[in-house]
Amino acid sequence: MERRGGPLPLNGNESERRDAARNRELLLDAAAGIVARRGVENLTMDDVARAAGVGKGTVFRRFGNRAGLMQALADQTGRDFQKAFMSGPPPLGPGAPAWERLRAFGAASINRLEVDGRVVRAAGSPGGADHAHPTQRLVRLHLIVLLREAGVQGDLELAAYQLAAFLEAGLLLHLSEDRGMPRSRLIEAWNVLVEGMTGGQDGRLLDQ
Amino acid sequence: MERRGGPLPLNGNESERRDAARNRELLLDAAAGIVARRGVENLTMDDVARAAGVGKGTVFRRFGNRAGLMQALADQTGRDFQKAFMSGPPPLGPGAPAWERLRAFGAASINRLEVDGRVVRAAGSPGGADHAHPTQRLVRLHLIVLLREAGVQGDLELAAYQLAAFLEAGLLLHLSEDRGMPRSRLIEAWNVLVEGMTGGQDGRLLDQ
DNA sequence: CTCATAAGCGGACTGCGGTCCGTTTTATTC
DNA sequence: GAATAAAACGGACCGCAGTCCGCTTATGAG
Repeated sequence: MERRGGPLPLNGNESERRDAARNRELLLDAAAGIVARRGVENLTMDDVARAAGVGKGTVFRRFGNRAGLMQALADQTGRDFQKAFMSGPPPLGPGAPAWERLRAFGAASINRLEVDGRVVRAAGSPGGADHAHPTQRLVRLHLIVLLREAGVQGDLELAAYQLAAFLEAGLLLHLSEDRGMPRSRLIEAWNVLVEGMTGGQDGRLLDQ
Repeated sequence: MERRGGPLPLNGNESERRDAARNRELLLDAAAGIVARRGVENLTMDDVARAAGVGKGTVFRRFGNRAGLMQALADQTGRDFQKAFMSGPPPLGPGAPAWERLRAFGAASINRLEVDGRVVRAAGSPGGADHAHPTQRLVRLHLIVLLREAGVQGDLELAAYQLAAFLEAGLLLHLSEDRGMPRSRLIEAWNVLVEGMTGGQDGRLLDQ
């Protein structure tokens, strides 16, 4: 995992050479196309390179590894979701009471995985989700804020990890596909979990 | 993932040819040695085959894939743990109240991962833990029984999944190693989670 | 416009997981 | 103790992720 000189993070506003930008776009498009056409599990890095008309080294220079490419792919579609819970309309976005936003967040996450859960799962490092990735961090930070706002006391950071653990793509996919559980059941279980954490009936008892 | 004729499960009491048994032992020993000497991440299947003095095909016939070998390795040390919570002395084993056994189970799981967490993590299929594996199923079944005994109502199966999700090797290792959280903190967070699920103060309020 | 330099590029190459199939060993039956 | 069928064996082989390094191209200065 020694990085040498190349990019990868591209956090926001760094400049990028014209050809590099073009190639990233080409690669992302090519990858998205292959995923749509043949599924995540049948995507090879050589395929992506060939479909984009670039060399294999370029793919790895841009995305580091297969998981990195998947992350980039997942983050593209996930950007909308992030916006929705950061600044969109309630109950997912700000404006609704915290307990309700928590419920909405779970439901939205579960529904989202129906669409691109397989990509998100593939974005994990070998041996599970990549808990250190910025996206995951953002999710947990969001949960922490909501928990605090809901009046929850104690180790909010680990509480957020516990909540996020249930929303992990691999687990949700297993429950949904292998075990055949309907989304409604998963959402209900999420709500119960949140209620338990926020202290009884939705935490609203704390307001009395 | 098409199995052809070979073994793999060896669930309990099926007979096994002499040479097969001998080779399995050789392979497991060789693998354990390599793990001890060079770490899980530096174990290759060729190494194991060579160290055991058998062909590579034999390794795969026995264990299916790398994750399967890791599972077998993890299950060896995990057997003791299973016995401990199934039939050992309280509070981990039967004899103590359910809420106390739940606490003990979390603490024991967290402490166990200190020792062979990396092997357990490597035992997961690509893209996270192998939720379908018998060992995982046993853990969840155990949790369901304890939750029911603690008087918890509702979707116990998913509640067990939620609890187990926090004990997943990849997550615990991340918290412990990358984030530097002490085990005591993880255990405390587990206890809080359990208390929330069992309905307030350890669920003991339900007995009133 | 030209040049210098850094960034980017590409494809041959390596190592590992996993498969295939002809050969060998074990267990069973007579 | 053959003969036979089933199971196991082993290592050549394949495909893919990831690396390496000599070549190309964009960019900014003079």
